[in-house]
Amino acid sequence: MQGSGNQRRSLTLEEIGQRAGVSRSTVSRVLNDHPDVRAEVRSRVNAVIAETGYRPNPAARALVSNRSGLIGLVILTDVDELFGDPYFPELVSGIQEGCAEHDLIFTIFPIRGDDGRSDTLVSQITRGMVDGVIITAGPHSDELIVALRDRGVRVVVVGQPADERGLLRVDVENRVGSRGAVRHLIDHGAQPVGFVGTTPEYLYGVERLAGYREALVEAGLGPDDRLVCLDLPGAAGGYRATTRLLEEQPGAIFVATDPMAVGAYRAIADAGLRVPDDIAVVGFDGLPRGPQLDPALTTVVQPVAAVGRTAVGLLAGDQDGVEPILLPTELRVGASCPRAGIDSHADPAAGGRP
Amino acid sequence: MQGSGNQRRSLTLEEIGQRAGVSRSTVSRVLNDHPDVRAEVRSRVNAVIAETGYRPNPAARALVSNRSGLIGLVILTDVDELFGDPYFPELVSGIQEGCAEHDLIFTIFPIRGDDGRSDTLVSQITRGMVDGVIITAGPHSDELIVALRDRGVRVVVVGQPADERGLLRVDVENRVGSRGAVRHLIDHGAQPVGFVGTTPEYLYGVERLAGYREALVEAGLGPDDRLVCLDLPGAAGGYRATTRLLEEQPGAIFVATDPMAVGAYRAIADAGLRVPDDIAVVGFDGLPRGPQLDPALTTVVQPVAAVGRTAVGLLAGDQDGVEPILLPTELRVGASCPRAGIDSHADPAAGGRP
DNA sequence: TTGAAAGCGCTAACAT
DNA sequence: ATGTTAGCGCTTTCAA
Repeated sequence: MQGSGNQRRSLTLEEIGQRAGVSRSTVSRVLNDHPDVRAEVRSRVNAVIAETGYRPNPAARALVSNRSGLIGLVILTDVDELFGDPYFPELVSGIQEGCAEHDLIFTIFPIRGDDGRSDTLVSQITRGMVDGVIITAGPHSDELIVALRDRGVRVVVVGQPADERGLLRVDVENRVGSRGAVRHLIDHGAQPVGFVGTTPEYLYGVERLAGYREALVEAGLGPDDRLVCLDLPGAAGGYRATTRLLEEQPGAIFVATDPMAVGAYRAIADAGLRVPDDIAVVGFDGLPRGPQLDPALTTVVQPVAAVGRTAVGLLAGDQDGVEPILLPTELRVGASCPRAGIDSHADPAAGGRP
Repeated sequence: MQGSGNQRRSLTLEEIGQRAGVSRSTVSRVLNDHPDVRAEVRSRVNAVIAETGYRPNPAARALVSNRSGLIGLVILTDVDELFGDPYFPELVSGIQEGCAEHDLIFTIFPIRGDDGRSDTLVSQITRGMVDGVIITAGPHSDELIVALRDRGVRVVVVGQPADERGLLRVDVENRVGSRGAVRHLIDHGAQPVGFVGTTPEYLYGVERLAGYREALVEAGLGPDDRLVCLDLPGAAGGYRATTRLLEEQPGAIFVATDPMAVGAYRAIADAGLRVPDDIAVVGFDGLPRGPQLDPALTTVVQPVAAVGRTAVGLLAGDQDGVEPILLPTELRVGASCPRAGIDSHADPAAGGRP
């Protein structure tokens, strides 16, 4: 009747020590991989721990060490957005991997945007309950972020500026990525190159627009604001913005998000035009669970999972470098804007559908 | 320079007591709404708390009281499933509401199925770190559930049997709901009524099949196993199962999940048949973010958000009744199987598309 | 009604 | 290399 059966009252370090014939300090050392323990004693203690199924009390641990081993992802968007956006599963996967690497426990705090208690609660739970949090963009985040930081919680922001707030930040190279994409469109040859993107409350939208402008300037093509059409992210916004843009008769369009590219495709088709022959299109996102377009969209792939992993690394490490970490994107070439000179015009011999 | 500015070192009860001119015990009483505090003292203490922005240390609280105020949703399915299934956003919303009502903090533990550490970690964190957990179905859940229960964590299972494991359980009336649905199909008149459902590793699949059988027996129609076609949940499985079922020439089909109904619609169309004229269809789920079908699917609406809310209530209360709570479903009548006698045949005068 | 004191289970000096 | 001791910040008897 011994072993790992169901004991309701939990064991304590002291009791483990008694059974192993050592003091509670020694057991604590074994538990925390402290070097100064004789191998024989260590294995004896480990045997007792295994036999009893003992687990240290996390609350006691957190109290004395101020570390809980918990990493939180605070999601301030509402449930619909959370489950609808293909961004989150990627981020969550990455964080999971990072937590596994660093032996941390991963937990998501889904805070309702309209939940007045959110900042109170989060600041409460994070006082010693969570070692670090990753916060994704959200309208109400500012106050919360500042509150957490002031309480000494390590905070990594994702998808939003770190400002001078002294926050850690991980994100992707939005500007560089979109500059490369637009360069690709320019090399493709069709002119002029228009921009369909989001209104400026989205940081990534601003950055991607900046990259677009840089590429034009580099190519000696002065940016023309009539070629920039902004709307809400998502297919509907993409449709509207593209419809407006088409009046300027662009030869190519850089669309700041893949969902918007869905709308762009629709608008282009509705205008009686074809991708890529009449208009070349390049998107941005390249998420595994993102939209699948036909013809396959050339897009800037952003490494969202890597962002998650990196964010955890930042939280786990104790480096205090406040420099944002921006991960590089990669252009994935599809049929919507083939590589210039190689397959820029569909090969008639290749035939239609397989 | 006073007030709620950013102090790195957190205040303690003792310090609050000093500033308010009382002992730490009194402050603790105020914090916990203990009645035996003079109103004047109470408000003085509260003033100091508000002024300083003091928050009790949750770890210390958890250590001494064995309660953390955290409710966890343990999700054992992998990320793809989590974000793909319209079930989860509903459940999450409901739990959020429940936690708000009971002043609990809601956190999701996304455990990777292949993560060997899962049971170790979860049992670790839940020792005092989490007051109660809600666990959704999953292949590896058994071991974990038992481990948690043995450590005295309150566990509510959702979407899986409580067995004799002494677990709390909240779910929907799968059996009763599907019995009603099949009754509705029988009343509709088309014969025979087939069943498209999931293979029996899904509890809800088993229960919905049982309800189907009950309805047939009640109606004096012996159940015929050739009319029962099982496959994986999801549209593809629904398509396969329905295709097989169509060989038996059913006049009506009860499909155990709405996603399978998507496949059923497709199979019926591929067979050159129409819904509802040739075959009436009733589904099960009715989730807000579930598939939208045309003609609109008559389906059994399961109150998933209410399940989440109820689960939290069970965790928050200290009732130890182990009886499962099964919430009633509701039939939502659409065009795929109209109410008998009222609009069972499409009105030709109603015209085609608008 | 309030304060003093004990102790939750653990870690980390400090001894030895 | 190991044991002893002193807290971490809180709740909760027990006295007053």
